Amino acid sequence: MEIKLKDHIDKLIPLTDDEFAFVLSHFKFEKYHKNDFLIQQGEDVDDCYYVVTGLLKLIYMDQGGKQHIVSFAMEDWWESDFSAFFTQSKAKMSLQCIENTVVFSISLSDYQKLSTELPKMERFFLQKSNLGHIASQNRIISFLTSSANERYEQLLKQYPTLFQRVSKTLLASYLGVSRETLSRLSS
Amino acid sequence: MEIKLKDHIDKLIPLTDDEFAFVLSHFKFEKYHKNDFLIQQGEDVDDCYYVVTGLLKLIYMDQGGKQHIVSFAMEDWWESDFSAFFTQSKAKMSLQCIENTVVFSISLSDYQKLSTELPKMERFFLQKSNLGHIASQNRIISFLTSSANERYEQLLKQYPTLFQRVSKTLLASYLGVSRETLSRLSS
DNA sequence: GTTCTAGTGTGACAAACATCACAATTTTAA
DNA sequence: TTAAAATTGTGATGTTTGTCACACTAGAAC
Repeated sequence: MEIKLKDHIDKLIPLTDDEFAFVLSHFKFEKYHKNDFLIQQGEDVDDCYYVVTGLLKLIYMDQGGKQHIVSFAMEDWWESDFSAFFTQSKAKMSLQCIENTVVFSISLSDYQKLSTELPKMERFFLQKSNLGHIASQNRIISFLTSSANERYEQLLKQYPTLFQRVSKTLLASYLGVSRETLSRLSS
Repeated sequence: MEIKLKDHIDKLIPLTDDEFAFVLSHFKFEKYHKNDFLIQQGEDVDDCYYVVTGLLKLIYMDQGGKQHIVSFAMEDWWESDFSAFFTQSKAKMSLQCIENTVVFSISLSDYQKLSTELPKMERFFLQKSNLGHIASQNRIISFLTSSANERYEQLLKQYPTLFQRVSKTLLASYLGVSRETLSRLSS
């Protein structure tokens, strides 16, 4: 389990074994079951999560009670309600397991402590944040330029494995179309 | 001009005058005219920009030649084609002046040098990147949960000044609807 | 096995939105 | 100033998508 996190960090910023042991001491190892909530809308967000195995959905529930998938979090992804996490405010989104899931979690104080004590990790977090920003921007471009059908094909191309793991209803919610519309799309 | 950048950084990470002088030595001061391009789709992206005064649009052009506004960049905003900037690849977007614009620009090597030499700035860039990521995610939520009409009202509420500064055509392109539809929206 | 539930497909209809067309107005540039 | 270009509003029409309804299936719980 630990080796997955080390390999993941090493891809961007190589660490010595000692450095990684120090990094690891800031994380908690946690297991969750399908349907468990890691974050509940309206409650505090203590942690940020690295997904070792499993699958999560980041959900925003609108005034009408309709759920929207802001993001899926798969193996090797970092996820949280970052806005609430960084500002220590109440969650505007929920983070829930689609499958049994294993994570490393880190609190904001440990995140900041680690960043200060080990500049390599601050560099790592910066690069991760930049990549997350870029990914979100690409999703925005997809909304601006593509029809539901095209967004569906893009998703299928980018994450082919997702289709065996999540229901069409959830995919529709991620794509921003109704379940019925997704069901009628061509390819 | 310099004081605006200092105040901007100070809001997140207070700097001494010496530190700021060091920071400033990594930036270039540049002036552009309306319609000038800071970044051209398909070309190299040397710099990341801090907007002192003026207004820019970050544009993505699709295969059909239609332009989509990925982002407006106003006073105090940081903008670039970050994907191309960080990976030193060709721009997938263009950055163009809507008004005469004054910026501080920084190259990737100076960005990295500054981050390494002054940890406070790495912290600053990390916080900025996190905020950018959160902003993009909010825009995604807006696409998922809201109609064109609602997105229009949200934009009007969030950036009331924008409406005196940019054409309805550009606003429509930002909202992801046609010019005609925007023209017909209620409020 | 049987029941219960979640997931899925599809028809019918309504709402939202895009596209094309054209006119009126404002802004820009020579 | 004056002609050209850009901006905006609006009608007509077709496409896309949402919503409601119902039937079917597969897997989970008992």
